Amino acid sequence: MVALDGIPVRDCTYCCGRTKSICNAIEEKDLPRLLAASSRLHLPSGRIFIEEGESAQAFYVIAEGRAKLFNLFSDGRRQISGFVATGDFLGLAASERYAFSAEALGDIKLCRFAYETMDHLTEQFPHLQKRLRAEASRELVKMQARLVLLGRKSARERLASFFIEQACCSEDGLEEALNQRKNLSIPPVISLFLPMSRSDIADYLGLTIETVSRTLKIFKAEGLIKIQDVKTVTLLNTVRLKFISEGNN
Amino acid sequence: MVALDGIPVRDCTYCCGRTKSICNAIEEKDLPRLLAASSRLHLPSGRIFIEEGESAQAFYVIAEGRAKLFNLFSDGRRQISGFVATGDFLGLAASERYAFSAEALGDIKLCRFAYETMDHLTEQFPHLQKRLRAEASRELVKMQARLVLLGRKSARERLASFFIEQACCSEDGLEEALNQRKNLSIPPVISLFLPMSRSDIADYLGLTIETVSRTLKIFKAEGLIKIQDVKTVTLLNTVRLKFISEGNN
DNA sequence: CGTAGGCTTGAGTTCCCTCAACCGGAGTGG
DNA sequence: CCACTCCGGTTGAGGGAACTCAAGCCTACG
Repeated sequence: MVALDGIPVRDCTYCCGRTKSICNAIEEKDLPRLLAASSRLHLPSGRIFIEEGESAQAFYVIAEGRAKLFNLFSDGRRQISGFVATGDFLGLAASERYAFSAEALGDIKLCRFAYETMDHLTEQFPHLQKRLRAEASRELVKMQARLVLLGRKSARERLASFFIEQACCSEDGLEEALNQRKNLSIPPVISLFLPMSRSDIADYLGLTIETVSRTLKIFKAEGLIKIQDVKTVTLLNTVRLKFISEGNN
Repeated sequence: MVALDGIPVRDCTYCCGRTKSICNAIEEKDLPRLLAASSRLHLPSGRIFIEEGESAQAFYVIAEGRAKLFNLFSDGRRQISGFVATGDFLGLAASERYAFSAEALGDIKLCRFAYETMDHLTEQFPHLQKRLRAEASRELVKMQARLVLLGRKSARERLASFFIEQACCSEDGLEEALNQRKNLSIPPVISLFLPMSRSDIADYLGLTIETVSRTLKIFKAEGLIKIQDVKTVTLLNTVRLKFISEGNN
């Protein structure tokens, strides 16, 4: 696919961008063995590194950067099933074949674990298997929320949900604060960098680019957001957006 | 929740309705130990046995019968995230709390595994942990398809997808046959028993009952299905339905 | 300065939703 | 045994949210 790029194997950040990644499932002293079992990739923006239907051979951890996961129809319709960022795990949604395609959003660094070497590792480190299961469960919980969004939410609610989701990804603790209505601890405004295009957002939310554009305009007019530039949005009223996202408009 | 109903522990069918269930992850001789760690429930139709947001304490295996999984909005909107049948696994989509509610569709029998006893079991039977992960992966693949359905398919395509999905559940090998276009091996007509109401189908597909009803009428007029009675539908042209479900129409 | 690509805006359309009436089988009670 | 009600499902009329198509705008880039 792509040659290794020679990053030293000891560099843990290469598969452990965050706590949610898998390295915390094993002891510090065993890390080198885990890393030795993986290969590191450096991909340019736009590169498709997993193709739907392709025989599934490996997991990936995003070491740095972002990617989008999607499914394509023969007539061009597209559904983006998720955006992933540093530390996220990829390739659990596969039995024989990958259930989605994945494309780099900007340059990214990946850590690749072939299934078979992973199988050896999970035998040596039982915690790892458990960790993978936990990761899959997390993923399933997120999917559940996405079903509700696509099946039952209006365009307005979808966009609000999207902003809240993105904000929660970039601000640790925000999700909890919003859920508990502890408004005091919520930063009044949150600035988001959105590397994806309008078309990506639309395909993620099951809408068209025009509807996304128009809804953003409305949010702007209502003072809910400020559009710094086309890829940078500032949320001016997170609590209200959260409220809208839940259908309480 | 409900008293055990005294079924002998040796009765494997109680947690192993099918190959996809978890018993095949351990040796025959160890089964009694697995079963001893579980409790058996017998619930009446309509009983809600998992509630969204409730602290997650256990897995369930459907030993017999069917159930629906769903999420509720405060304003009454509902999204059904899945129907499960004998042998299916429940409760993986949970981190701290369940991400969905579950309700019996007709009388059902359940096998309940508390997380903590399950943790002991997975230590004794490493295969079990792997099996759980595989189950979660299967689930994720299905979810992926549901995202596409809810995000990008028309009402017509959704109903066709629904029929194909239900047919594949009740006819072993059908899915493969349809994917490979080996039409010879596909039974010409398939009769389906659908225990769920129109309202359930609508909430599963992100539609309204009226749209479901109207679309069925159209399918009938086109000779694609025959409606035996309100809960029994015969698919008259599975290949065509599969075609429609994929957007080629 | 010109072009291309992504984004926005406008006008018109459509698919599905909403609301309302109707239908028919199951259960109840006189 | 029939009348009544209830409830899930069907059918029809009308409306609206989001889509489609088309034009215009802005920024990036050669």
